Amino acid sequence: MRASPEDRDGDDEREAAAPTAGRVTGRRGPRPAGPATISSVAAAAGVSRATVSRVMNGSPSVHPELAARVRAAAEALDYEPSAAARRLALGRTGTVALVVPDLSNPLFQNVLRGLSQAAGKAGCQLLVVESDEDPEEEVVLALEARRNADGIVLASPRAPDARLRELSERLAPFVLVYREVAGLGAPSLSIDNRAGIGEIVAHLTALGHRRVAYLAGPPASAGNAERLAALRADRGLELTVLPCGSMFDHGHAAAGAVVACGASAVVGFNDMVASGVLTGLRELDVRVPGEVSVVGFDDIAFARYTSPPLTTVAIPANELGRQAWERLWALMNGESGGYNVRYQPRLLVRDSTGPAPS
Amino acid sequence: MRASPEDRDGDDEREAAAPTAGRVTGRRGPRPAGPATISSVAAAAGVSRATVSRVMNGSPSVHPELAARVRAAAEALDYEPSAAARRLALGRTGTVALVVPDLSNPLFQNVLRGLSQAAGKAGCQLLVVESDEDPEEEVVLALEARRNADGIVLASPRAPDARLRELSERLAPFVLVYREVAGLGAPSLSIDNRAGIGEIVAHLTALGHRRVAYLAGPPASAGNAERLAALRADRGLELTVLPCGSMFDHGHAAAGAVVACGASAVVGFNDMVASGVLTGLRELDVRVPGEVSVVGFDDIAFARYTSPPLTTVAIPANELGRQAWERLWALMNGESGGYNVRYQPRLLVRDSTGPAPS
DNA sequence: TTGAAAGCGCTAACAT
DNA sequence: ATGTTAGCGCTTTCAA
Repeated sequence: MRASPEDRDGDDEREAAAPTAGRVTGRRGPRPAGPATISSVAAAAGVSRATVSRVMNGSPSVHPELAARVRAAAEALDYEPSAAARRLALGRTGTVALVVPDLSNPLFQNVLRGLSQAAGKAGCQLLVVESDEDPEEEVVLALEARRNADGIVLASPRAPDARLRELSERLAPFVLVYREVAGLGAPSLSIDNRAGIGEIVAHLTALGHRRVAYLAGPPASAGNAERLAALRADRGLELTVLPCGSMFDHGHAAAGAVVACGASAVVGFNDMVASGVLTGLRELDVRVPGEVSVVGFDDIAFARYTSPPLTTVAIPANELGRQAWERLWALMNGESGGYNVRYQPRLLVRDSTGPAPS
Repeated sequence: MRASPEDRDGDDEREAAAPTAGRVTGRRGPRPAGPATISSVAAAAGVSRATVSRVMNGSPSVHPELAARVRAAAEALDYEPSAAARRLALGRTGTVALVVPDLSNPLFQNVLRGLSQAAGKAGCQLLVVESDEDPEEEVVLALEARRNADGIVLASPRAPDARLRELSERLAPFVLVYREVAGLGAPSLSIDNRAGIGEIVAHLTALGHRRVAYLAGPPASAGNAERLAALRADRGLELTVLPCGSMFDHGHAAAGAVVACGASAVVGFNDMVASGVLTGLRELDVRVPGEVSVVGFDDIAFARYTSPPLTTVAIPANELGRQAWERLWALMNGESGGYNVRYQPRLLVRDSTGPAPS
């Protein structure tokens, strides 16, 4: 205990005499052991604990004079209400939790940001949990987080539909982000990956591309599965699927395979692999978009600054975070979580795509 | 309803009649209102609450048979110990908090990641707070966060030294990251910005650069102040300070000013502004590093993928997060937080710097 | 308007 | 090895 740095309690007394166990902070006289509690404040102010509680919570029905006395006592004792005790008495935590598979992914960083800001604005704290991509660990962590929060948002959960359904009662209230699960009572905010791929394909075919390579994301990613499926569904394409990943380096390493497969266009699972392949291609002296076009997915902040600037589809990650808060808030107040929504990605044509070479 | 996995006692009654308000999960008969508590489990198992507590906490001193009975009862009732009650009884939260000024900054994202992983490994949860750069709000949020956590790490706090010192007692145990405060009892993990700038300057002057521009970061940033001061301290340089910011766009917008000031090299407050200026320069048809060299700071993941790849100084943001956990952990166990450490940035020479044009 | 008292659900001596 | 008994610190009827 008492790992605290202070210690050299700068008591006005220069002598710094008494090596008191407890620091002296009160107006006058030493403070009893331990931090002030509602009882000590009540005693000091000569009122009941109920009154202190009322004052601390701004109840209007307390005599101004008394209130002042209580506040003075609280101040003098450096009183801070125990959050733990309030949680227990109130039955709520004033906290929401967010579970993400990977904190290094800009997508999740952005929903984190959106959620954090929205929740913060409402005076709610945020518990962040990284599940490291492991489905079963994810579930355990989510449950654990849920116990310390009033609600939870699950971003791109890796757990199977069935598992999520059987846990829904213990997780509730919660909202799903980047994922839909049929027959689940929780609202879901997701991306229409099919539509996003559709935009990309339309753009590419309009430019005359036929042979395209897909830099596949992590197998466990539902988003990857959808994007891949959408691509496969298009019979007009001659598709080559290249195992890749989700990071810059993965894309970078895949450049060779891309040229080897002879595709005239490559679409990355996300902007990071797309940027990586961009760099890899340049190192191989392959001109983009002269010889091969590349397109990403997500529109991370960096996509505008690659060279050439990356054509990609934008998804409102931040907005998803904000919305997740709205839904969760509604749910926590016993209201409906609203309809599921599927955001439609928007194609951003920049300079990494061009006509297919003849 | 009825999300629970077990249920193996699948109530033989197929009728599943009663549309009961509460779900029926127990051995036989409906469950009382509300979630199971330690008392209900104790009653169901025919033991005392103390025994249930012991079983739930894996105390070895309980008869295996009894333990099994308790576990069965807990299972049957879907019992989950109340985290709030434990916090109160135990006097600890099992949580640490992290306060950062800006979640969109890769630097902070990386300490978040490092801290999250280290804390997670120790079974500790993480409360994340974004202070939005406002010093006074930051302090309030930090205090508030601290109440719900056993310790706190402050990343690059904007609050003045004095404020931090007067609050140190209420914040403790805590550790400082990206900032040092004299006479504060808390351990601090920081970056030697002076040394980082030193590396950059040495590199640049070796290449023959004399007139250099600095793309200044946010005025409130202590890191910016240090980097700027270090640059100014070098009398061999003809320095132009350009107000800029911390984001891509800021750097991008500053490209014009850079060429206007006639510098042969520009150092960005961080990698984002450096990347931005890189793009801006290209749009202005200024060759990098042919006509002007550019160097960044931080070595974010993207720095390797700009065009040309960015020369920058690397700082171990992730490691800072991990170390912060170690220190905090020590502090929380009454041990010493150890010596302050100042990480020495490492210069990474890539392709955005070259000889000064004659 | 204020106080008394009964919890909130769990843990930890202490006793058996 | 198990049960009894006190809390942990706050909120909230219910009376006065």
